[in-house]
Amino acid sequence: MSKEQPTPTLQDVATAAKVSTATVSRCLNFPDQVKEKTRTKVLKAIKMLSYSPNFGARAMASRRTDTIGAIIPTMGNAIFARGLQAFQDELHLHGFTMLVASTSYREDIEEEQIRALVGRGADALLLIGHARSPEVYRFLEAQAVPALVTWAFDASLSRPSIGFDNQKAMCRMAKKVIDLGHRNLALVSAETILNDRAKARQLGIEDALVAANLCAKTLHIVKTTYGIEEGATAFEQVMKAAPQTTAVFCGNDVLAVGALRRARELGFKVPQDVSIIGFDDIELAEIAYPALTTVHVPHREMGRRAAEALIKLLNKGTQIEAVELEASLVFRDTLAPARN
Amino acid sequence: MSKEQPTPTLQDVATAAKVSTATVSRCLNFPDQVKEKTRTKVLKAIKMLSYSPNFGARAMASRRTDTIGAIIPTMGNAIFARGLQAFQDELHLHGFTMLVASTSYREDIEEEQIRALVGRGADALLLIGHARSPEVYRFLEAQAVPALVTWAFDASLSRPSIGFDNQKAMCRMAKKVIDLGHRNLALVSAETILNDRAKARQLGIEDALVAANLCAKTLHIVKTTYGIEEGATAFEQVMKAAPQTTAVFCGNDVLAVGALRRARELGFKVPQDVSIIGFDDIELAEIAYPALTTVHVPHREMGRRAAEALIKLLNKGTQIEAVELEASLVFRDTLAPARN
DNA sequence: TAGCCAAATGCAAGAGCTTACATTTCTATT
DNA sequence: AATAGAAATGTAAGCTCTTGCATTTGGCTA
Repeated sequence: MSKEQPTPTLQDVATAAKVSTATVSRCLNFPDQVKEKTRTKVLKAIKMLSYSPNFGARAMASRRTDTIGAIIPTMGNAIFARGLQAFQDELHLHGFTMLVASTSYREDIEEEQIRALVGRGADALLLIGHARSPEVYRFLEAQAVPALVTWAFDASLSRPSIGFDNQKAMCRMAKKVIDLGHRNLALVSAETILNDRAKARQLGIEDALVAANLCAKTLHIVKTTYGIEEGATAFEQVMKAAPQTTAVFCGNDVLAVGALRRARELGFKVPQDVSIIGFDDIELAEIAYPALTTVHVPHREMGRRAAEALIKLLNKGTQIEAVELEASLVFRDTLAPARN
Repeated sequence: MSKEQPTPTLQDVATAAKVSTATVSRCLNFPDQVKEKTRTKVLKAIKMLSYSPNFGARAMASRRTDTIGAIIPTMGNAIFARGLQAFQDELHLHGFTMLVASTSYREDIEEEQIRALVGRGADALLLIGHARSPEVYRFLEAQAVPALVTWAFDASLSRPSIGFDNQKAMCRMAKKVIDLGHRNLALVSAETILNDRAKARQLGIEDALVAANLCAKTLHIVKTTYGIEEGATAFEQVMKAAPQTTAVFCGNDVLAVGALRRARELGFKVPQDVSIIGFDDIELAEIAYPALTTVHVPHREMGRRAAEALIKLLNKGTQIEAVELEASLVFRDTLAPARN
């Protein structure tokens, strides 16, 4: 570090503008409370000293940080990256800043990150999915930090969420698949213990089976982690363990693309021999060959709405209203009637 | 001291543990400076009160926030999302938190965001690319906020950067393409005025042309914005304006995938009729059909290294050392010898 | 047991801003 | 011209934590 020139403070500005610190502060925070002439004078002093307020001091004195924390599994996954981008755009529009942390889908890390962001002074938190220990919710309540759940919607919970019903959406898709004559279904899914969205998607398929008077247990499930290669391997496992399978659901598009590739490599014709269904509708789905049939999730919309709700809550105390968004089915080229 | 205090303070903990606030503070920040017995006592009090330090106060008193800001064009682009994820993982490992802002590739927004993050108390900043007004660099210097440039590398600048040489990488690729007999080259690029990476990539191709005794001006350039559809449209423009083109470079994989699709739609055989070359090597490149020949960029590595360097600087004052990473060429199926 | 030194702890002065309340300055009315 | 009441500005008390320096403690040595 070179010469330590002290950064100018509010006091310096006040002195330079020949007013009190209170006036400078008001000039910054409530401009219309100070007379035009004074304001001009103060602004000039600020510019001259290239003053910029000290965040810590402001946070301490005003007891808020205008910062909202977002805790997501990973930005490596396009669906979160996009939702987050929309979230941050909206926050920025209203003068808020986003603090980001990621959990790699690990519950212990999530808990740590929640504490960290609260400790950092986040005024509110954006969380993905409902599933977490009650203790965490208690902590947030104790710290009076509001948290909003997205990427999921569950009307049965008192906690408000902004998202869509994963179970219902997947159920709709599964019904279509069953209507096309498929009876031997499989699912390549992420681990469902810590991921309520994945769990809900599984339940959705099972619901559809039951609704069609089939046994939910006939759904052949393979669990794996996120990644194209992982999806490919899982597909291979499915076809080895349950060769009669004619439709493979995948928990997300990335897994589906992997499955698709391996199917081709193993000589399966998609969709003639086997149908493959994704979830999320990211770019990959459209680009894949054949183009992927999938469930379209309104990621950006979720991010934007979540930001809106949180800002309203923070600025005006408006309670968050749960919003159920619609996930739509996108039929492309990887789904066809079952071969007999 | 009053009993109706909503959130416990350091003082409360001190009282409960019958020590001074200084001891509690040290217990939190320099645990080995306090005796085992005392520490246990304090920790117990902290737990009992479920105390958590006030960020603002700490920031003000210690004059640092352990927060690093990252300003990227957009998280919607996988390459930044990934680099950022790696960056944040590394930060987290060392107790730092990441503040994110995005610019949508707009210079004015970037400047605003830089000021915002500095105002928020970011101890340091991660920036993408070198190109920005000297005023911004002056501001950062005045505020004594170190900034590290990534996604680019330029040994000729005094400012250290951690990244790769876009120009050199693209030049290497272009040489290969020229070696394969291509003489009529085109480039679909992002706007180069505010994007020094895009500019460098263009220069790289021109370098290769010159090195092969061809005229740099023969490179047919079409500028467009980010997006698959945009790439498709640009490709069409290229082939309309310069039908003799046999190799189309794209500034990134997303544009390339769009070009690829439109090529197919227009009846061009890739790579027999026309070769298409991407840049970045994101998942899309591998999944595209035919699989995309592209330049692999070590995004994660950049993010990780950048975090490392910044942390060292902040924690130990170690000056940042410029690091040039290697971008490698990935030959897949969209590049073939030129047809005659 | 006295004396010394390092380790452990305490004291209290800030760090820079907001804001309730007090004071001054205007504006408008009579 | 006097004055109530509003508008603008000033005063100063926090907000919670860190840290330089002062003081106490405790283990050793002589």
